[in-house]
Amino acid sequence: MTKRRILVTAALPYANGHIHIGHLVEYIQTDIWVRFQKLRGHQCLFVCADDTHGTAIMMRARQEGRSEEALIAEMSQAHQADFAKFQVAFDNYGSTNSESNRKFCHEIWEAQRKAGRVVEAEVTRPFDEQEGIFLADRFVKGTCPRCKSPDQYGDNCDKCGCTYTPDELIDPVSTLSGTTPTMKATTQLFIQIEPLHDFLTEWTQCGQHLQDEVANYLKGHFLGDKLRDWDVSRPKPYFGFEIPDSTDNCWYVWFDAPIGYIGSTHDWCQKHGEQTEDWWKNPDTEIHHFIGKDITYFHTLFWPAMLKTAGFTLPTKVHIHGFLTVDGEKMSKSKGTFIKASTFGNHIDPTFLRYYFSSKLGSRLDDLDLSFQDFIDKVNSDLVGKVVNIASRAAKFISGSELCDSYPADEGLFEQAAAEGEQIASYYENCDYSQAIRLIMAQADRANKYVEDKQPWVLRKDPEKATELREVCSVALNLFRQIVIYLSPVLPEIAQKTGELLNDPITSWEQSQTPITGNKVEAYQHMLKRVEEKSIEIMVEESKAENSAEAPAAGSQWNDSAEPLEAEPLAEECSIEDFVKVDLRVARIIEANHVEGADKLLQLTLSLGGDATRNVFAGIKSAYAPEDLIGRLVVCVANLKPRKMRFGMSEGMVAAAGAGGKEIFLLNPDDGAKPGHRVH
RNA sequence: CGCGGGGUGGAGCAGUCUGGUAGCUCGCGAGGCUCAUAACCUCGAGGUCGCAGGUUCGAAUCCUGUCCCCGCCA
Repeated sequence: MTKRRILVTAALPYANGHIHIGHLVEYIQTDIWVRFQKLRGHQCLFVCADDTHGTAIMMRARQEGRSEEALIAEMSQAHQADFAKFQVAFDNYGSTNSESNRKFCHEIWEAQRKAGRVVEAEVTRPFDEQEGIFLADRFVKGTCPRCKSPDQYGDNCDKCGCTYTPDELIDPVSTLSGTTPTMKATTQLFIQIEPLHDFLTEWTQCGQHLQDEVANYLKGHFLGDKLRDWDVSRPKPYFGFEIPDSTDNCWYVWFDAPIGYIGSTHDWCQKHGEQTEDWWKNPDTEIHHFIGKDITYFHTLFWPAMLKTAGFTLPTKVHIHGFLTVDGEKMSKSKGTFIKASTFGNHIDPTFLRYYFSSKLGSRLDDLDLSFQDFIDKVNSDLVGKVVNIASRAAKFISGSELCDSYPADEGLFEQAAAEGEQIASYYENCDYSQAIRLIMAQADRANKYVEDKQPWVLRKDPEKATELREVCSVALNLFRQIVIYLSPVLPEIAQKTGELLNDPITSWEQSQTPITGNKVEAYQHMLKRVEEKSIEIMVEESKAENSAEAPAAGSQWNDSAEPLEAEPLAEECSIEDFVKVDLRVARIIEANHVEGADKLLQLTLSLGGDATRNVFAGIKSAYAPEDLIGRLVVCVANLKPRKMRFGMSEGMVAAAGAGGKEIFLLNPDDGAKPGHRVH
């Protein structure tokens, strides 16, 4: 077999949210494919990165009063932790906000300019005067002009399905500030796609690069008409890369996001002494993108167009998958089926999700349904009851001893399964994982029947049959190992444990073709624990709770007024170093008194636990009575320089929100916080 | 409205291109085994393959019509 050089990407997760089980369909699908290719001995590089730019990130950072860089750094850590937990192993995980990415954005932009593909045009966009930014369609909400449904986004109505522009909305409102946007003219930069129309038709319709249904979709929806120019600039302020020859603008996030694939590859090359050109400007390198169907046109029209113009290698194949549904419905926050990867991983072994997805994934872009009952039945019976069970029932009769020195007669089982190897491999290659799993499970059934027929538990009782017992176990364990090799792209952890059990690490697909002999068998330990229905219930409940807690931060649906933020605009940006200078502590109010002669102040004695106390004068008399305060927990600034006041020394402040007067609200830590805990 | 996908025993699916009266996994019922995480093995019940026509010696499979579901429209 010739060794292929394969570059694989999964879509870049947006830094505005955590990884959830819907995302995992893609990362698990891709990771399996990559592990399969590596197992087959090909050179395969798997890169990804966080997608970090855009208005959403900018606004969230503002709301949270920190820099975009701090926000995206935190999200990148969280994303990578989630991926690691689900055994998704990237060779490099980068960021679109990197210098390598900027470099390739410049290069590709330069190429578009040179080719004469960039044009300017004036467009009128909704503008938020208060925030001072132009609004994307989804940041404008209002009443649908056709069916009058309230609270619809600026591009289309999800009630009646009609499309329109934001200025057609009745009573439009900026979701950022709550103010009414004005329409303002701006000059933006566009990349022309139409000159590549013929090329794109050929590239998409030739049957090599896309699934048939995707090719049909493009043909029917886009390629039948003139291709519109693509709007790739956004006026500042915008969190993104400044366009070098148009410095009032940044590139639209969707311009630099796919270029992140190249940036991340470059990062890897730098670390491993390789040339990026060998991966991206080399017809011998295969490039495979795995994406969801929601971003089809970016990857099948814009992206090939940009690459073509800039002289990069075009994707060999774009693999497009459908969405995840849960129990037949869209994931729902209120039903608790919008489950974050971290939440799932806290309750259920990620191996099970990898297996379940693979048992249902085909090569087409059908949606995939996670039915909890089906999930429990399938993973328990297939993985625990069938696969792992083979080792569990055979290993104990031989552990501590060795497998036979030559592989015994096994009624042709090993050979039959070995012969099926190429068929299984071809299913993996074509992303028909469900078919591969089908074949492999049939092998597991045969192996279990073999053990059943040979009755090692009976042989064990007769010392004269010791040799036969050893043979049966050698066969069973070899059949088990063969199955695990076939499953190892899906179940890397089980492969690892099997390697340890039999003292022979699984590193190559070829190992499935030859039985091992003479290896010492270690003591068998459970490789998987069955899934309990209870775990699912707890996980769903927890997801419900998480989502209802998060909802207020999401803002718009609660109709919170913009007034408080307007009344007191955000302070100047501060660094994390600045923030940690302020030592906020949980404290208990152990004494509260009126202050003789003061009309706003109360005197509080705060306990930080143990003997540590602070005497604090707080301007909260108008809202709180001293007797109501005693015993409650508050947050105080514990390292504030003491200040002498008319009534005595004040050694800190208590944190409170509100406009003043009756509207003063002390911060209250959730249950469980103890005096002395620092607030981070 | 348009485009795309789909409707097969209780559940999830394969089979449809290359027609020959239906298959897999789970669940269910009976029995067996007791090595194994109530795991494993055997047998069984259960489907007029959405509906109605048509082509054919013969259709889940091809054709026409029809009902329903889902997805997509920068």
